[in-house]
Amino acid sequence: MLDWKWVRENRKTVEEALYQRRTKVDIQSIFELDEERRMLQQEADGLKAQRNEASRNIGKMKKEGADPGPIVTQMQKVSERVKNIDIRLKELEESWRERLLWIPNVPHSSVPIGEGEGDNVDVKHWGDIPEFSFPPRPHWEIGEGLGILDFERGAKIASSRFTVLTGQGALLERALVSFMLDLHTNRHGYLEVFPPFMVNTQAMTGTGQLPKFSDDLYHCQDDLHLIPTAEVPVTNLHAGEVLPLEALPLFYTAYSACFRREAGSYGKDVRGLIRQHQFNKVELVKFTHPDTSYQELETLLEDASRVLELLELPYRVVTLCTGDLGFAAAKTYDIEVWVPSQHTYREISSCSNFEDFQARRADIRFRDERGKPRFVHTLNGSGVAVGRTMVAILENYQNEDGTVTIPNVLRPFMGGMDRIVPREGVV
RNA sequence: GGAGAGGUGGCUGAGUCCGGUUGAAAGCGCUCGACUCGAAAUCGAGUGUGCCUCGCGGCACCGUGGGUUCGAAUCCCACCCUCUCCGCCA
Repeated sequence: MLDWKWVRENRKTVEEALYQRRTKVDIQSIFELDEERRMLQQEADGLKAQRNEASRNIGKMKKEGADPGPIVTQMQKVSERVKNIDIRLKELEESWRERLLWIPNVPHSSVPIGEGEGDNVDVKHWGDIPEFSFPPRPHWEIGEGLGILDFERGAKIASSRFTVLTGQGALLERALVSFMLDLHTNRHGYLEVFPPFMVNTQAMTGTGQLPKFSDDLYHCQDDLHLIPTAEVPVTNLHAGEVLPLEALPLFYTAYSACFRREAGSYGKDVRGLIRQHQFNKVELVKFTHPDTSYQELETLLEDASRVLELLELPYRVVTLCTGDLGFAAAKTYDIEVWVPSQHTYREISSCSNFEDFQARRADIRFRDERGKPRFVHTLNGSGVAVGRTMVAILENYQNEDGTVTIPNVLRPFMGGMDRIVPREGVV
């Protein structure tokens, strides 16, 4: 959510930002609602002031034994009026606020202007793209050959885009989660959190998934929704709080399963693990002072990148352009890992600075140097997507005989084994 | 699921029966000042948030939402949450 007072004074900037994002929002109607809202509030406040004064007098008169009858009758009318205005005011305020929730964040000045994915800007390449002496196979073939990925049964017991991991596949998944969490807690200074995998509507609104992206979520009963990322529960950890200045910056890391309906991506990535309704992810979340959030974005990116460097997986980093930027983000770096079978890089992490956009929605503040509450800046990034890391490992570490070498750093998490070989007696 | 207790400012905690100048006592904490070589103690002043307004100032907020009333932290209704006990359960 944007600071409405700021929007009022910087309407041009906001409209320009919306244009660059290729987003349409009816700003005019929000301004009209705001105009009426303020007018009515002034009227109501005036009447209430009058009523408060009269009520004080009535109290006094009663104490002195005078008859307040006439004033009471008069105030009955005023109260009636106030009641009606308040009802209208509440409606106005609600629809005004509701519409405000549909305005995306304003991109940071360093964000490149562009239409979409094609205009994202490369900022870094790391690692050498592996060369194979044989045609590299896609991960689903490798995984099925090894008996560690079972797509058919995933579809049978749930639906398409669900996969069962078995044996060393399940172990590798678990090893990746442990490896990532250990790295971020022990070496990068994040506090580990194990959050609920369902949250309420308020939390979903706080980070920006609702109201706009309702179709992308799985909704459960009792006002609960399955989280699409641990960003949601972890960022909302401090919703409605005022943090002491010394507490900042706060770094959290969390493993969670993530659930996404993938509505509107029907033809995309239908095979394999790339696009699943349920996947695992280790998330990084930061709460920072507004003055340092862009420095923190850089280190967040480094912390996420380190996962791939230690796994020795080639990657590149791109800055998302205005047309590709997510709704709540002011600036985003995507980390993309090399996928040999597709001969391209695929997103494995997204690191964003939301500035105070989420903090306003979720009401997360800190007490500044002068003791005044101000909104924090929130950031988050995948550190990293586990399912896609599995894809990258299976493909980049594949051998001609169909086995997969286990990256060095993962071996301690896998009982010292160095290779995934076909399981005996696969059923 | 059943029974009971409770939700007040940064914290502790009064006020709620018998509605009135109580945004809210008192204490603690915090800030500034005085005293002091300095500190402690002591004394003095200050110390919630949001909205509207150029400003003066006004309005709102005592778990949430309604209601009664000229007026509600205080009365009525519904809901939420926390704690204790019982039942059930991984």
